[in-house]
Amino acid sequence: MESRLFLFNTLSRSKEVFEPISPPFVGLYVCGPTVYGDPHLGHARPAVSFDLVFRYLQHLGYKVRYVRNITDVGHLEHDLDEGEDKIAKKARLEQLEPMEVAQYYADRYFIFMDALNVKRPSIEPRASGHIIEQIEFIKKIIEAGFAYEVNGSVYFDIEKYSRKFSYGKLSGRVLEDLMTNTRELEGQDEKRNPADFALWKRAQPEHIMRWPSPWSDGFPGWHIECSAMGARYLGEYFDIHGGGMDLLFPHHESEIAQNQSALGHESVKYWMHNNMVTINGQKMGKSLGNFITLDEFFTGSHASLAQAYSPMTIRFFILQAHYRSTLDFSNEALQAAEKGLKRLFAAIGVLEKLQASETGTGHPQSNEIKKLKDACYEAMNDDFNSPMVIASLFEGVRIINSVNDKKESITAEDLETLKKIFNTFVFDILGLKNELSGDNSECIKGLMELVLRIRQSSREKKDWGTSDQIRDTLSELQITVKDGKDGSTWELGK
RNA sequence: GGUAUCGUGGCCGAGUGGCUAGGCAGAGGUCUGCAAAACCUCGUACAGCGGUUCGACUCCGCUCGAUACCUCCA
Repeated sequence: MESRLFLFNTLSRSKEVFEPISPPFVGLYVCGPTVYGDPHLGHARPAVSFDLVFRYLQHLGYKVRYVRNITDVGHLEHDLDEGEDKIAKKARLEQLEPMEVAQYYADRYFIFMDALNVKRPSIEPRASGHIIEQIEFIKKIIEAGFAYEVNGSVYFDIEKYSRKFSYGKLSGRVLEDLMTNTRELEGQDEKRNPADFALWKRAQPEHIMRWPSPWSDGFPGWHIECSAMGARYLGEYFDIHGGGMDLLFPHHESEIAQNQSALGHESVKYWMHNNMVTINGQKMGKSLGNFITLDEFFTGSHASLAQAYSPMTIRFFILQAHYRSTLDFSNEALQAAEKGLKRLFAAIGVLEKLQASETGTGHPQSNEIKKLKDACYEAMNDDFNSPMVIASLFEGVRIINSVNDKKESITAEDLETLKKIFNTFVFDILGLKNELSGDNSECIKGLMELVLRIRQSSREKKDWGTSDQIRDTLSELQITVKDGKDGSTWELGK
């Protein structure tokens, strides 16, 4: 590909040409889940969005090391709740070891991400496994003079940092506003400034997740894990850091400050943020309690779901919107995605059997097919515009069906191009797969051939009763029969 | 209050200073024993008000509205 990849850098709020720091290698870090609950649709969005990035970069020939962390410590429930973190709280409620909770939900996360055909990242480090790295990182920040210790806890000194650097450059925040607008919370008296954030928190006696450190037995602050693990696995300077838009502030802003302080420079070249999934126009999130888990989507077991939606429907639904737009959930929208996806795969089934005709008879779509390929690449190169890719693919669907209906013809060369486009973009890049083709054994194929031959002979005798009975019975078995000009075909699914 | 994003036809959702997004739903037609599928045609959508321009849905300003972040959240 001679055309260049552009991506939207949150830092500059503009599309920039993607130029890796040391090609062909690319370092990609994405904030993963905090494993204290079942994954919901909101978790699927960044996973799928950055899976698309991962897949496309690989397609372009880059050697990508993709790191996505698992947060299993350190998220404070509130600053004022005496340092009980999310994992620990859940553990006490369920009478489980904190690590048992983390393990359970991490496993659940992997299961659902696998179902969504999200590729496993190269490395999935856990915060709890990198306490030493985090302590070392904090030490460097203290040595640089941008953190202070109070009663065994360590805080980042924003006021001091701001004298030399800009805290707020990523999120467009102004320090004075932060100072005045930060809510007054109890239990913050240790901080010199309300905007300061914790790097290390001393654990209260009842707190069960704790590790020794030079300052106290305690646990790391929320933002430090990404700084430490990013540097550990991708180096002090790497290409892309991604995550949800809700992490922009304070999480990523603080991460920049930590790295600048400890390393003397920033670590990330391109910041990418996916937008939120909304439900009734509102963000779907843990705190609002309006989330629908992926398990509920796959089984249809949620009051606001009209039916179950398959993993690929969810994936397709996500990919039909650009990653930087909000995506509004509704049954109508999901059903539309389901039908569209089915149409796409039906066409792919047809494409495999499509015959090329002799050249020379005028193939009006020949030029169109080349344009289609270019359009797909242009869309991906323009900040991973998957909806545009999908729109182009549906142009291809139209061509495939028209050729199948003998309304258009296609040369062998164009047919190859078309197959290549679909294989590359549908399967490799968009990461979709046909959920209905799993049961396509030789045995079934043979049986279906037999059944359809019997039905054909009854049709020839105009024995519509028998012919319709066969079709209806097959339909009950989730097999659809389509009568075409050159005989009948069948496919799984209604 | 501050910061940012956005407001597109029945629904979802792209995009652009003048030329078709696409999907789903709907209407009509072709095909067909019926059905399904497929194909063709169609609806003159860009929050409102000004401004720039030969021309704006697209640029600028204002108004209204929505959302996100400012506290844990993907």
